[in-house]
Amino acid sequence: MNIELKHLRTILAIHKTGSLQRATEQLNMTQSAISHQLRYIREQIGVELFVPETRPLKLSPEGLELIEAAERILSEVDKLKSRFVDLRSGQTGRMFIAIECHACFEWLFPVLNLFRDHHSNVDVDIKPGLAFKAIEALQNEEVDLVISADPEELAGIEFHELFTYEPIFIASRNHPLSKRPYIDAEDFADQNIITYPVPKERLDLFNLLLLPAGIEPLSIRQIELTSVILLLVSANKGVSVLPDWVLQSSRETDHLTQKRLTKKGTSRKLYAAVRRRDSEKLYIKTFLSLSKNILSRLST
Amino acid sequence: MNIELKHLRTILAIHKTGSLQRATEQLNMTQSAISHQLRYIREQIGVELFVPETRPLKLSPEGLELIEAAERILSEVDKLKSRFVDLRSGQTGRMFIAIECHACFEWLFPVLNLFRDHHSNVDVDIKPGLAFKAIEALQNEEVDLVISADPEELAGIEFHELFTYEPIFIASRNHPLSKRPYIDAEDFADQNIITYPVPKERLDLFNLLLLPAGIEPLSIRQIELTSVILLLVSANKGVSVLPDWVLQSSRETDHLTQKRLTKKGTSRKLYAAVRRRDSEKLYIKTFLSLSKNILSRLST
DNA sequence: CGTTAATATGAATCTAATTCATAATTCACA
DNA sequence: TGTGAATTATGAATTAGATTCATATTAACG
Repeated sequence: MNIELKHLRTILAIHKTGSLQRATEQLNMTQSAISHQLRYIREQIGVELFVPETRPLKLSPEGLELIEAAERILSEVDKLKSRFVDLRSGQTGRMFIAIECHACFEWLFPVLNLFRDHHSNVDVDIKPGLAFKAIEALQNEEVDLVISADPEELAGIEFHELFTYEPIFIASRNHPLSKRPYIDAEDFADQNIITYPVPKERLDLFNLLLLPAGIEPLSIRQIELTSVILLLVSANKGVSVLPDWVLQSSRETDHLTQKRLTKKGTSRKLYAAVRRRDSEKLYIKTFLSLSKNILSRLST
Repeated sequence: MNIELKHLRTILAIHKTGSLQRATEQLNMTQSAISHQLRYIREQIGVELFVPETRPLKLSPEGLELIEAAERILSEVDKLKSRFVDLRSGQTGRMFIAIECHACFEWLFPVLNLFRDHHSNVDVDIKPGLAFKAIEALQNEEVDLVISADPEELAGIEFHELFTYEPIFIASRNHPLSKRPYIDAEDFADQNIITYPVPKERLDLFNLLLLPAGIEPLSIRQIELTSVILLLVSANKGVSVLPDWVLQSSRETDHLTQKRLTKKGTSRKLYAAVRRRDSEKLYIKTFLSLSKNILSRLST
């Protein structure tokens, strides 16, 4: 027995209009086509749907059952369709985020709070534990957006620049280096450094200064939470380098000195990577635009 | 956007088997056909369903949603199909009954009680108020079976003989006519008759005797309930004619005499009329067979 | 890398749905 | 009842669309 949605729609139209003739308008088919189809349906289900030789066409009890089921089924299909219309237009969808940069939580949470006001229908989540394989997860569709500082050329992936920031050296007020106008690579050789628990290559300090200069610090201590890092640095347990926005938005910087790295200062850019296919989605655009402006919001 | 059940089945098969290749077995199509269809579906819904370039094929979040909806929809369609298989084979269905003959309740209820043991899935009802237009209602599919004593030649309608019965005269034991060996038409001329509230033409007494003989009784009193008729006749308020089976099965016949109509006696047949299309249905056959045997059951 | 397995694609073929033209029914109203 | 208008059914022709075949392209895995 072969039934298609087309057939259910035909039966429904015949029933609603009361005749094959009038159903032609709804279905955009000739009366003949409808008649042929009706005969086919009858053959398939083997049960008389309409009381023969009545006009307007009257449903048999079996036909009535079919109509009721057809309405249920078709409305479910319509729901499915409009769901896809929404998905396509970016009214709704999924935005799972992976972050390569640890400190990014500091500005990401405020962004997502604003985001929720615009797109309450979008399923937002932050996927931890993908820091290193984040871009791969993006290609796999395990996540939909990656915050990264290292853009690459990848098929199907786009990197959107969010903002520029400056990695800033911090130390306790009474730390010897607090007298300097700026900090150079060599200054770290005898320092205890406090950083996020990620590989060196992913830390601005090493990327920009220490690795190029071939300098190893005295020790490295890895701490998960930004506020704990600030606390330890204040307590003179070591020094650190954090993005400027962290220091701007934090209220725990009273006992710290902040210094530029190198005389000219340094800078880095943050990017959001998305699949090209998704980049036109409304909620993705909203996210990008909110992120680009978040720093000015945070500092005020 | 055009989606058909076929497409949902295809998506489901691809997902379950994990590849187009293996889906060929389930779907009985070539890999090429499936690929073409998949592309068509993608065009229609405008959303990527599978993560491209992964093997085994992995669903995108949107694809997962589609699968879930598809499973719901297809299972509903399958339910509908098996419903029709049942209907076709007569496992289930509707049996609405119209009765032209008033006394028939007496044997119909026992029949329906037995019937229910065989076909608990069949929706049984007795439609009142159709006594005169019963056959018309059968053609309209307002009812599915008519109990009638007057078979006609009608397109699409079959009359099945159920049993033969004898209309019997009853009167009080001390009624003058109780001395007679049998009763003739002329005997009714000075009698008060108690009958069911239906037109004369539908009463056996008038049909068989009085109308042909052109005899009018003294008076006619119409009573709905068989047991009340018996009571009134016992109380000598009048005489009546009832089918023999009523008198056999009733426990209220002690104060009555029963006499044949005419010397040779009379007889009538009862029929069940059904639409020809329905006559092969299992439950209709069951009903007919139970009805044919009900009289012997009642008398024992 | 090369080999194997899977998917995509274009053209050809075949199936099935639709239309066109027309016949057969039914309905309404005289 | 009969007659004309409207509706439905049917057969043949046409058309659209689905499937296959043959083959190119692309991933997967040693």
